[in-house]
Amino acid sequence: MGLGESDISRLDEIIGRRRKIPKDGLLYRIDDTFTNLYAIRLGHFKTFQLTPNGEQQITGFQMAGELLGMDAISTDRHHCDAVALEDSEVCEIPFNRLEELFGTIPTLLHHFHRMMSQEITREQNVMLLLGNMRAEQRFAAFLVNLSARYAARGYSSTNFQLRMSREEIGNYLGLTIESISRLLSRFKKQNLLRVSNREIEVLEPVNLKAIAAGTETCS
Amino acid sequence: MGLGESDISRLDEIIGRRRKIPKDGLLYRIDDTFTNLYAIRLGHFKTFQLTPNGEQQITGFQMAGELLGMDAISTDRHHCDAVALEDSEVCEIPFNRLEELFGTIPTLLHHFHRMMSQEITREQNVMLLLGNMRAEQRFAAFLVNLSARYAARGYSSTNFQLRMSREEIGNYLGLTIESISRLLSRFKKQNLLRVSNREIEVLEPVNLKAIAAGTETCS
DNA sequence: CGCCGACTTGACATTAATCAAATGTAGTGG
DNA sequence: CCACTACATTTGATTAATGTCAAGTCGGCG
Repeated sequence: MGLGESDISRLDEIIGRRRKIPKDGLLYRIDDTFTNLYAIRLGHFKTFQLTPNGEQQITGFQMAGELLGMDAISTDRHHCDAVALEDSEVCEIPFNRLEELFGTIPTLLHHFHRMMSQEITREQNVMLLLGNMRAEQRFAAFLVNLSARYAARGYSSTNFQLRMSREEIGNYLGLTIESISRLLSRFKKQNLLRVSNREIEVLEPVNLKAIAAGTETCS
Repeated sequence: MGLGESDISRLDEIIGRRRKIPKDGLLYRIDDTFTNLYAIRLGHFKTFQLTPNGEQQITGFQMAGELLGMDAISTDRHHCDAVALEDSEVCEIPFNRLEELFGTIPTLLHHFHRMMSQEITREQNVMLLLGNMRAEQRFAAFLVNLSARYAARGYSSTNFQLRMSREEIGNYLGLTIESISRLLSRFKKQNLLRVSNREIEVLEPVNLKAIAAGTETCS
């Protein structure tokens, strides 16, 4: 990210202990006081809010390399729960020490702003998905998004494992578990995907993207 | 916001010209290069993204006192269009000069982080609304949110004018204009609201909040 | 082997969208 | 001031998409 050696080592200094979070373990919960951001080293997480009547709404799935906790800066309290989808590992980044560094490493600050801004645009894309797309398009967009993120991390864009349950996917996409299941079956029948439990193979990435874009339908 | 006099005057120095935007005027459009944040001095705006097939999805309504453009920091290009809902006025804030100030005014930096973080949580709440709520609840939540924001700015929480059309409300809430119209009629019939064109009077704020919370229904 | 939880599939119900018309409102020019 | 137009909103009838309910089936694990 364009930092010099000495900057890196100063950043390293403030990065706190690594912390292992077992599958289903809580990284933080809503209303916890905010002291750390978390960089995911390994594994996957989900973040969710609680609806007024106690159900959960998943607001994102995060993977290794992504940053957790930025929503908490505004009030010094976390605004959602973060739970590990599998055995995972994070680095704690004490936010007040990070802010001190910002004064002396402008590049670091700039990069941090980009990450927050990126989170804003990510969420805007989800709003678009939830507000505008039909079930089939939502689910295709979800798969395309996962695929692109794995590709960006050097993994296969066509073969990957879903770390979340059908229910969690449905929750995230504003659909029921039954709808997700039917969509998977439909995509499978049309030979867009090969599916085995949580193992996904994308057979027709182009068509899948077309469905996500709304250009095409998978009757 | 806890800044000293001299800090304020330094901030004032970098704040660029005021800019008037007429109703329906464009403040910025998607893919414009990013140079300024905009503080709304007067009026209201909407921001929206374009769906892959060219329709718009409104991602937010902003009012005087709020900040526009933070989504553009990540890529130096705007990720949405911003359009004035009425004759409005903004202050341009050159972002690179703002970043220079951050180095010398930590309080300002901290405040800026809070604003970005607040935008993240705002969007998470919209995701909850779109992903979890039924039409009636969405619309009640929308009204309660507007009401609270006007109250926070010293205006009446029960009497205000909608600056956006029914269609824009529907677009934002993932509903059709017909649904919004029917919901307004229903709320009117139940004496929750008095409505005259875009003029709203909230007659039963408590019940409206209960509907937004999902505790109650308005059959 | 048998249980349990996750997932799939089918039948039916409900919500909100779509289509179609009627009504209202603001603005314009006579 | 009024007629007229364009556009926004309301209302009604019908349809389509997705949710709900109810059985199943599959796969992993003790």
